Amino acid sequence: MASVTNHKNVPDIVVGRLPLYLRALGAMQAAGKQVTSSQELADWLGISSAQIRKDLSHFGEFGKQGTGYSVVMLQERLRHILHLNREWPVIVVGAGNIGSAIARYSGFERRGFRVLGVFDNDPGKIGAQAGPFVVQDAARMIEFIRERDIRHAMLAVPAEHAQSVTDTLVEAGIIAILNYAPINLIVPPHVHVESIDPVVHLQKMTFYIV
Amino acid sequence: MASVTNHKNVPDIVVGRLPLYLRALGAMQAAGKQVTSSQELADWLGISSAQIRKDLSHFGEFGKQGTGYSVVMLQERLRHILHLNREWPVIVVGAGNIGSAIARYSGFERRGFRVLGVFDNDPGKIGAQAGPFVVQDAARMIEFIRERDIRHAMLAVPAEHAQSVTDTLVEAGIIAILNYAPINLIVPPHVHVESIDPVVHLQKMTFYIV
DNA sequence: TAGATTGTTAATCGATTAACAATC
DNA sequence: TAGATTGTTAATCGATTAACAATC
Repeated sequence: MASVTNHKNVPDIVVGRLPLYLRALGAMQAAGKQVTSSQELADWLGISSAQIRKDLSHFGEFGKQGTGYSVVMLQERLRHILHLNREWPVIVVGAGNIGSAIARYSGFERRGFRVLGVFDNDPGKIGAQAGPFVVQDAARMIEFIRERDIRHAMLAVPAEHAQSVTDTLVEAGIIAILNYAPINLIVPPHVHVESIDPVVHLQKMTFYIV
Repeated sequence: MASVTNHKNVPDIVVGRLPLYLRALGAMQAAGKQVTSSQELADWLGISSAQIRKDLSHFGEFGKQGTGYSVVMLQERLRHILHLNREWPVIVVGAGNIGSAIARYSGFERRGFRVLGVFDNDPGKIGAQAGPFVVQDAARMIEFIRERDIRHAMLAVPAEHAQSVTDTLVEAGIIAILNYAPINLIVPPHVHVESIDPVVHLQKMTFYIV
């Protein structure tokens, strides 16, 4: 039996599915379900039950033969595996359309993250309101990150500034960047980047449209 | 030599990389590059050159031995493969934080899409401005979609309404949905769904953070 | 020509699935 | 107990990579 803390050899593609399992379990809990099975989860997510059992087996044994998984318990275990058994502070960089929308979005807290501040370098935006936040001067960003030991940033600046802002974030100690700019960021090996580009998704789907 | 129109057997994972190639080529063109190679593209994207050549080989021969690829020409070919050699109309459903931000975003046109309208069913939002659009009553959505033969929708409604709105969109003829709601949509087999959930990305990265 | 780079093949690598003993 | 479902193994499937002849 693998220890829950034995994370060395878990394929990245497996890690990427764990948040989806967690999300599905949350929906099941909201629907009043107490117990589920790999088959039910699989139907919910549109994947195979074998894949779910195999994925979970990287981290331990969480189910009961003949019964399945406790919805609450499996969530707890997944949160622990993903280090979500605490709240992580995040900053938003860029107070344009997307940055402001993120700042106003209230769905982070419930899932492990808390936005602590919003930054921009545009004097026309500094001091303005972005949801519950007053937009701060990006010049104070490094200090802010270091003082609070922040590791996560959501980057929503124009593409032409994204790389230089990234360099600043990395210098300040950020090691997880959710990138909304439509470019490939270059970062040191210890820094993680995930990118969101809606147009890439639209273009992919358009391939299949006559 | 495979025909450019022979798309039957292309793995989905390959299709998903084509928009990234297109995006990188656009950046190269903006940087004044006329010619590139699989190696240069690979460095740019952080993948292997063999993978790029293999991916492209599904659609034809676009390069020249000893020289590489014309940046402009390869973009043209990729746009054609992805059916982006025309402009696709899109609607935005939901005029909350995210929907409004999408409506104000000006980056779609340049990459093959044009937002034609924004819809909501909240009387408090109908008639309001969302970027250059006046928010329309969702009750008129089906008619709007059918009249204009729209195939793409960006869905930014609260999670609890996402499935029923999806059913309506599909009924109206939408076959490509970019889903911003944090749930798994159930759609008929002919409908494509791509989902964007920032929290899922943050959670995945958090696995790797001590 | 000599050097560079493609397109393609075959080998490797890794992920998914099917099947089933274990067991609740 | 009988039925259901797990965790795991081995087989299958598919994707990536290395290597190189072709050729610009």
